[in-house]
Amino acid sequence: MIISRTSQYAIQALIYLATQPGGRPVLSRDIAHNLGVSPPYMAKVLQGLCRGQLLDSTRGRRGGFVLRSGAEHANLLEVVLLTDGPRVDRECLLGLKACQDETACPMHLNWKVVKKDIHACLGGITLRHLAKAVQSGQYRLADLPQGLASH
Amino acid sequence: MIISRTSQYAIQALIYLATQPGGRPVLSRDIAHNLGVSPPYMAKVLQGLCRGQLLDSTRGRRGGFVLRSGAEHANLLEVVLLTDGPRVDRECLLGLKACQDETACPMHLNWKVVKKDIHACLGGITLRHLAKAVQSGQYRLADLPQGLASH
DNA sequence: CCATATCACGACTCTGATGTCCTGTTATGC
DNA sequence: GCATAACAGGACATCAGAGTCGTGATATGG
Repeated sequence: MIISRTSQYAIQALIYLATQPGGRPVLSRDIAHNLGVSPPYMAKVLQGLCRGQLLDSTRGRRGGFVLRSGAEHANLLEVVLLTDGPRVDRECLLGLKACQDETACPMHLNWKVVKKDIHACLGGITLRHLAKAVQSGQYRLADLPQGLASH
Repeated sequence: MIISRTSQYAIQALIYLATQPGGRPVLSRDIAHNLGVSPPYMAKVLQGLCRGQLLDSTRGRRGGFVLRSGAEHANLLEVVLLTDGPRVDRECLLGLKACQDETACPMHLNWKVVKKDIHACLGGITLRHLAKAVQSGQYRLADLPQGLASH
């Protein structure tokens, strides 16, 4: 896994919110349900996104979560850096703690190229792009619920 | 982490063995010591590599591990597939279980390109290449032992 | 101002990967 | 053959990430 489960849920939730009409908050439990994630865990992930300034939350009746204005232009790298920290960028393929250009593992140069590709891939795509893709109907944000063929 | 710790240790051990003069077996504990890995865990990793046909082991006095003949031409993808299974290839960035071309997540096409790059990177480099690199003295196979500055 | 609906947050549990240990098997050399 | 040196392999321990729960805070609507 290149990114943590928490990051995956975070990205899914953000895309989902980006597909919703702005203005009215969406319930944590509705997001969880739509994505097939356990409600308590989704709640925790959403809290993290609020702390990271990507979401706004309102409590009480008619409360819930909305994308902050401007957050739809955040790219995936920003989201992953927020939830997983700088791991994605730094990590050495062989696990060396000190794998820099001067003190490199034998895969360093090759792996550096791949990391750049990953960086570009994540950094070049915004929540808005992904929301549009989902809205086109050609892509899925979550696995289908099981039991589809069961009746 | 794109590959497991076990895979990282496996690759390190294989490269290390590829740098050793063939013929005489190398002790599990010597490999562990040279790479800064705990001896029992390294022993377990080496056993896996024997089962996977990459190493030969001999027991008893003057026993230890040697690279099987031909194994130096194994590439990193083969090693990772052996120790981690097909995870690296398949995995969806967003964690969907069924993310194929027809039932794709919105990152599928972009991520497919990155996976191809990773595949090429791992598949294009053999243990021999890496052993040569280490033998050149320009690269490290393990972190320096701590306490270097302590006396 | 009270009941209710919702998020906030810390504490707890669970699980799989990592790491350790012990006993058994096999080879060597005297 | 017996003592010793090494791997084999399963059982056990530890830890971090994933997931759950309960209590508190806050907003709404009557």
